[in-house]
Amino acid sequence: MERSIRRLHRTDLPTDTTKLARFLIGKTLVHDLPEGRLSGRIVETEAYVVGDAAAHAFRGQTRRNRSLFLRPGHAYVYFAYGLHNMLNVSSEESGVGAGVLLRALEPLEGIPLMQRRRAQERVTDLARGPGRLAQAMGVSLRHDGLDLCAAGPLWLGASVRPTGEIGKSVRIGISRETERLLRFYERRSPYTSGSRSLRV
DNA sequence: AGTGCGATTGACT
DNA sequence: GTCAATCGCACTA
Repeated sequence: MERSIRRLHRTDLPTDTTKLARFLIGKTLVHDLPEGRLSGRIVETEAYVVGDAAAHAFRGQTRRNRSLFLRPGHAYVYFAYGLHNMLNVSSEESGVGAGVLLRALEPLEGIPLMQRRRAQERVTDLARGPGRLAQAMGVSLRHDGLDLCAAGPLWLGASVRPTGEIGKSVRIGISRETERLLRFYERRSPYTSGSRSLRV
């Protein structure tokens, strides 16, 4: 039995990258598959803003990062370390490269399917971290460039319950622009990644 | 056409 | 705490 989750319209999205990263905390990511629905609450994000040396779009548009230059609400999927996919949401007007990395989800629907995909029982470990999130949700390079605000299998939904207090911190795993407070997370959520000091 | 490496993870000391 | 895995793609030539 699927929950009824309202799809987010593109006009619901804030036009600023950092605001979008904060806005997406508590919202829902949904992937409708023939086997059933996978969904989860977004509990951790990072903003990769215009002029940010840590951002993939920093050096301009290339074949790989072109999805970051689409209108807000498109998927940019990046494949790293030969193993992991990472899902971003494009965040600025067409032609401007910026995005929000989805780093962790609280699983809602399709948990048995996620457990099988991840070969992992613990619900708190299913989507804690960007690589795990993509694996649990069945997101891969095939989804690069998809419009998450259009009628499609992979989409963004509204909150299904009130969002807790939101914290911010430095971003994880980058070597440049390390001081910027562009990581957002739901405080006290057991589903976020990062060391304890980044979860306060 | 060849080279180097990454917005990570899981296994292991 | 360390470290290897493994692919697409940007970069250099």
